[in-house]
Amino acid sequence: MAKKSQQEFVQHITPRDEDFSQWYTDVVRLADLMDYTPVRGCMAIKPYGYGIWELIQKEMDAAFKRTGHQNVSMPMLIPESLLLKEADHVEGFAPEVAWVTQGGTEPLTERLAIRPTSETIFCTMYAKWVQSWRDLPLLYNQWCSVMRWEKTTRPFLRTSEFLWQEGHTVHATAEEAQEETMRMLEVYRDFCENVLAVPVYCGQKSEKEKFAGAQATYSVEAMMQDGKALQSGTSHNFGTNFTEPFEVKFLDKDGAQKYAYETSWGTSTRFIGALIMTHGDERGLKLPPKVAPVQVVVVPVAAHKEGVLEGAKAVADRLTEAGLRVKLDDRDNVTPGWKFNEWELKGVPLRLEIGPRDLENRQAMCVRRDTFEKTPVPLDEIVESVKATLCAIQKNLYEIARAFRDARTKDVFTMEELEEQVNGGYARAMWCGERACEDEIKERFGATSRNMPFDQTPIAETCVCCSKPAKKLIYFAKAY
RNA sequence: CGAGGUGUAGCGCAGUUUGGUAGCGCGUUUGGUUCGGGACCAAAAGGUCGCAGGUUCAAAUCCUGUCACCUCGACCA
Repeated sequence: MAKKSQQEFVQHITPRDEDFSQWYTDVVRLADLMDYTPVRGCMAIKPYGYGIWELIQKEMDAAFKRTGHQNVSMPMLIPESLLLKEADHVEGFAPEVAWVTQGGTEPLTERLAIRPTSETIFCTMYAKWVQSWRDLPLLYNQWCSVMRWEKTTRPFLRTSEFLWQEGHTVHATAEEAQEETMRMLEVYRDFCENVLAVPVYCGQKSEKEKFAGAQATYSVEAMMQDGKALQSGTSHNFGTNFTEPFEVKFLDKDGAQKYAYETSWGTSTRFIGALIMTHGDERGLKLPPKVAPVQVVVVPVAAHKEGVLEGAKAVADRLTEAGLRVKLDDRDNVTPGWKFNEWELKGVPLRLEIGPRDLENRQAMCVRRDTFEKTPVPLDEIVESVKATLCAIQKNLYEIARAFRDARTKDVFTMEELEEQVNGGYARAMWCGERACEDEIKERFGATSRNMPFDQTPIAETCVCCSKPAKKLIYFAKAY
């Protein structure tokens, strides 16, 4: 009745199936993750969005520490001469570098790049820090922001400035560098699947798609709900591509001067975009419990009635003491129904409703964000029950995403099949290894090669594009 | 950067064709009644119409430029 007319004016999310891009933008804004700023292409990340990033940082940083890495901080500004030292690197990044040309009122004699990535400055420092084989390896990472002058931007997916982490390591041997490259790719895979609940395809990038200046690039590729690929993390083996021009040399055990072998690997706030587009639904965000700033929201019902607010608070306190991230929504200016919708929009995995009837029965109504399943839970068992349910949600989100991705990945053997498949998913195909075929597929279907899986069991004998003998099994998809 | 679209109160919009000094709903504030899926009544506050020029007695409205956002391409994480 009156309620209905009320609803018409409530801000609504564009249906996901109708316009996926608009849906994404709506969710990002309505869930209060970020806001636009007066600075072109640069967003303000609001507390709820930054809260997700902090959890991502915490989990990933722990994984870096476990694998022997340490954090450092490098300058944000890089002298132009350093950027010019590695030819492919300059060529790749030059179009999107922002420059500082003046200090105070004085023009600079050499302009300074605002870092688009920090290989050059790391190598410059490594040249000073590495003398002997005993100094190696150096396993450093930094959490910072970088700037790339993007022409078109989208919140979290492509912004001019973005927060990320970049690991840079140097090693005594090519083998160690390769091991490191693969180790960090595995860290990313594990993180995506077990923390973000985002299934990924791991593999090696083609020559065309590899990082500017790298010898080999590996990536983890996720699939969004519109079937497009999102490159979510990259791990590069540089060999001595940078250490030679930057003269990162060491005296080895055998008395010979050698160039160190280098790697780098990075992931960014793009992960937040991946979360939204992997798990979100028509009601908004759906966060995996491991990265949810609020894992459980406790909503008192009829909070003015005797004992309700106290009862709800007691439950919230117990859950907090048990180490969970809990929010007691004790606002008195919105109704419970309003709160339900708002916290669903914000993707909180679990909601506990506590009203007079619940307190009478010594229970709470437990509602899952992923299934909307509503179960009464005895207050005596609430901590164990909530913990178990959060685990179940984490698992369920991964399984749903995994099933979706698998259903949208198909082996293709002809260009017709490839065209159809990249319209809403990944095409797994054989490829001759030639750049020309990648170019043709890009040109005709707008799809790019994503990566080449490590399991190279062939599915056909000839290239999907040119029919020459196939050399590689590779994924194609349209990408963000 | 190419093609298209949109900028009017915190949010969603009307008004622009045919210039006349800005309106609706939600939200906000205050008081009261409510409270198990987006409550109701009453009163109030809130806008240099994206920005900069121009035309005009008069511009949200017409002209020029510019900026931001959205969609589709090209490019990248």
